Amino acid sequence: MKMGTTNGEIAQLLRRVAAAYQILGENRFKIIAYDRAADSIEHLTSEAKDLWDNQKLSDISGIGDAIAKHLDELFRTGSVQHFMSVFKKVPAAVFPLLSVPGLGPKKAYKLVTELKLDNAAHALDDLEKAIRAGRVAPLESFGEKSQRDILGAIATYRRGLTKENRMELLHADSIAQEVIQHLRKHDSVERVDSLGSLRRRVATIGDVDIAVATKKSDALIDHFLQFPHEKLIERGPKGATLLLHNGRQVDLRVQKPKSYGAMLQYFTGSKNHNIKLRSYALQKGMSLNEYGIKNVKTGQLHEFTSEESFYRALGLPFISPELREDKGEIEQSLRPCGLPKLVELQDIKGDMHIHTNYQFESSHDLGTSSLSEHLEKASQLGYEYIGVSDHNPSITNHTEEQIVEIMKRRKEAYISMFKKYNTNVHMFIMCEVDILADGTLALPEPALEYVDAVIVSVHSSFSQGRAKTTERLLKVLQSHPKVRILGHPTGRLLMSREGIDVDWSAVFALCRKRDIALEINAYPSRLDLPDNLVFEAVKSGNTFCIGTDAHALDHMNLMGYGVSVARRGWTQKRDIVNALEYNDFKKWLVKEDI
DNA sequence: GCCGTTTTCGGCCCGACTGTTTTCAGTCG
Repeated sequence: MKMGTTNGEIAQLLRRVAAAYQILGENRFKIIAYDRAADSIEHLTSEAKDLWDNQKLSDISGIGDAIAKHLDELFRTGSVQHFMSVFKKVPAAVFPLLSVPGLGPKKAYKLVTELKLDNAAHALDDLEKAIRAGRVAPLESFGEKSQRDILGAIATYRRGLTKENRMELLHADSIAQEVIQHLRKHDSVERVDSLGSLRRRVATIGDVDIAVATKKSDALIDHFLQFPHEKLIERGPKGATLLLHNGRQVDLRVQKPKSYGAMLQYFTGSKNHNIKLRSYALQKGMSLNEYGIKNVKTGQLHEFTSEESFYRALGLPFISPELREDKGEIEQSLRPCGLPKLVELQDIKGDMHIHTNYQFESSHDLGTSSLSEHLEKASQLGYEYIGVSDHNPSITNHTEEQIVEIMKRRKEAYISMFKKYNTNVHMFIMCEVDILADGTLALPEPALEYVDAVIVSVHSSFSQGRAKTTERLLKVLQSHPKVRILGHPTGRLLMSREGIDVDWSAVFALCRKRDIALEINAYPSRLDLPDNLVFEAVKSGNTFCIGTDAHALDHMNLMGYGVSVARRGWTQKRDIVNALEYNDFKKWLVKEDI
């Protein structure tokens, strides 16, 4: 059997091994080890295959000699003998059932054997038929309720509404805002926060988790259940879970104000951060749970109103939620130099990626708002400068001379519009130029005279293969001194398009050498450079320009999404070029002497 | 199977919720 080698595929493979081991009654710590390895791979800062290329596989936390050896075999041969032999001991129909919410290895195995489901390809259909025939309820440890629930869970899965079907951070934010507004109407609410991946500002979100500090838990949960919903999934004294009409799940967690800090910490995760934190605490004789910190010897529980005091009690500084991914943040916080002081939204002095509605025959979409509107907005946001970064003129419909002429007129038009508008905000005339398939700029050299600098971006030929794409990027980055920013470097669109396959270390090295900034595109369906690559690039000394890629006025409000990505990549203010004040930024941007 | 600021052996994060159960197993986060 050929096995996939993307991080997602490897994670699924390891989870299947864990599931098989669980059915086979293996040592439970071995099962946990495989699950943890799967988690690690899934949240990796780069492709596991790249690490393998560089013999760095066992650097991954949770991957030891044994699993590293299996993965080595996977990358070399496309399969793993040992895993195959484990899978053979378990009926194949078990695995598709694991995707159904509420079905784990044990239940899936029981269903498959008792119902004699012998075909993996239509195991779900067979199970559904068995349920409709009432054959599940009589099984030991199942019942009428379970039977109904499994049927519902299969439907949920079929509608694509499982946690595997994630949503953009922006979407999750808007759901969270509605729920939070509703919750605040209850008088007993003392604090409300988002939890989980939403609070850590992960690019895509499974379900929305909300925390409330209140002294009236029951009444508050009742109030939460008034929020319009499709189905109540569960309710207990600590919280409740609703399935909304849009198919999204919202978890509420309530806690008394005096131990709210511990709860916030506990449910913000990530899971691997918490596991590492608890191991660290255990060494100091402390056991952590959602209520506080327990002294292992005396059993005495200390409660915390805030996360800051919670971390302090462990002898640690506050660790920002964006950093809690077990990428070495706990270890780093213990070193003398400590954690980086992360960039903040208010550090941003300008937005360099704005498309206005200036009319010309462009290669891609124009913006919908005017220069003056964008300047007004920039002023409101406290910016010192903006860059107008329309796409280059269409190259198929114009001659070179025409393009030069368009760019000349465009510059004159912008300057004239700018002069009419009285503002303290400075303007740079930029252009977002396509990187053509052969690595040349989609703007003839004479036209570059009419811009201060350009952002170069890939908008076509996304799958040329690694070698060719790398060559393409390296070529364009050296093509002209006015190439200053590499726009949305991977070209990914969340949940719809994979980014380009490139040797990033080579690209990062060249950008550093030529002092070219990597864009962190804040547009919520891009968030590109992705946080994991930002993390890598920071280590190799690169700088970044956070831009909203605004095609409408409101998009300028999305800068915070880019800042979150930057923070998740451990960047500081000094790493962000558009955190420079105007004069310094201008010196950085407008360079002719490379 | 993984891992180390007491350890290369002997531990391994912790609890809630649910359904089917009279004390717990499975699943989830």
